[in-house]
Amino acid sequence: MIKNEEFIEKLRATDLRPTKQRLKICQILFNRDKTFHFTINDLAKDIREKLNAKISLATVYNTVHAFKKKGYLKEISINSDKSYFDTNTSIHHHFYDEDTNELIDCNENDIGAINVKNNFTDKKINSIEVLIKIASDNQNQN
Amino acid sequence: MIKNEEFIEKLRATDLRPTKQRLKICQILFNRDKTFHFTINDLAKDIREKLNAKISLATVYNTVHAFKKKGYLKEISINSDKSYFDTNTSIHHHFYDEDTNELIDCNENDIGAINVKNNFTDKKINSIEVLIKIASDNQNQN
DNA sequence: GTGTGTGCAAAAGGTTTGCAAGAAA
DNA sequence: TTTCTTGCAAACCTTTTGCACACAC
Repeated sequence: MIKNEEFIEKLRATDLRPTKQRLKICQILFNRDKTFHFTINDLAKDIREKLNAKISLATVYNTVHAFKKKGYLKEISINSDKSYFDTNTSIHHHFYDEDTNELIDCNENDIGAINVKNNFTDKKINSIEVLIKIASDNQNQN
Repeated sequence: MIKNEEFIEKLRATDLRPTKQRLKICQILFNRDKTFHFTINDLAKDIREKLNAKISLATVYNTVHAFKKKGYLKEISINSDKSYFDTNTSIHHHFYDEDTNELIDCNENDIGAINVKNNFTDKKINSIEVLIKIASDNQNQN
């Protein structure tokens, strides 16, 4: 159980005011053993159901984007349906199970190093994302 | 200049009726030297402006999805804003310029081979997509 | 007090759907 | 004539915006 005081410090350290709503979001996102993946809707639902708290969807959007900007979260591109976020901000890649819509972290045993040559003289590489789509063997892959 | 007859054959070969609308879409998508990337809106606009033809947005959506299912197109996941499609259906990866929203093909000199171990006994790998986000050196990478 | 953050509802943007009319086989 | 395709509008879903109110400092 992480105390609110720790989250308050964390937020203050990055110039985010520790409001009630942001602390609730921290409790859901960071007060757990393993990192995980979520959508905005998942998160809003968790806050309402697990914490029995009211929160506006707009606030969830605002906060998630603020957290992403501060480096607490990473956004993952899977398809254009909706945005997925990841509380694991280290460099890693993903499997996406098209049967179950489940997103699974790759570890270093699953995928070798990615070597990219940056041939753009005036640009830097911001991120390298690898998404490996998997599905049942006996299903057509439309 | 590719003749409509060729497209008619192509469509018939995959059980798609060669309708006027589908042939127009083929002209825009495949009657060119280089492969390219587009959004549904780009495509609808091109049909209207370059071919002076009317076409319903729903038809463009239908057709693009049908073409994707038949393997004429690949869909690329960049963000949740909108879907991008690629007329290059071979295995290749992409740079995405966050300054200009431009999508650029990687070639084999830009990125080494990707080695993935499939540890899922009952799943097969449908695709491996690598997206490398780049931006100006002097810009913050929110 | 000042500046931020929140909540609500409305709007926006991309995509899908239902159904009647039209075209291909 | 049967089946597939189109077009339109409405519906849908996620995300953004505007603005008044509330909260943090």
